[in-house]
Amino acid sequence: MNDIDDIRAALAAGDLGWQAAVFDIVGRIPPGLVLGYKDVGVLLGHPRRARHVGFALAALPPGRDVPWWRVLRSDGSVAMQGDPERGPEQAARLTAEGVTISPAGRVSMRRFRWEPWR
DNA sequence: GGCATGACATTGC
DNA sequence: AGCAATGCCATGC
Repeated sequence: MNDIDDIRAALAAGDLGWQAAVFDIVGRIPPGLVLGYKDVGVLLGHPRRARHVGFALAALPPGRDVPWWRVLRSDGSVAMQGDPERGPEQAARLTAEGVTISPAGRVSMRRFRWEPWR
């Protein structure tokens, strides 16, 4: 049993809302590592709800202490690349933590993906 | 209930 | 590598 199992259990029991559960998981990603939207869903016991993970993060209030920039697409690309605000910000925050981003704007999941399940 | 929407994923070209 | 077509599933109208 670990923190993640507790969160998943709380979510399943209804003690924790979907959004709160997502924030909780994301908040546990170590600096310098990343996770895919799908991965967050898997950790919560809902492998088909990658889109809803994005939904939850989109509703994240600015100023909240949640490292949303450590969540990328499954192939390592930055989701908000088209956004003039958050796109560059996400890339900057990641590189500041030591995560290298290819010229194509993608992160090597092979090297930086957080794997708490192993 | 039907239909559109969305910080996604996978597959096929 | 890039793009389009599909599949997913909670939400809101």
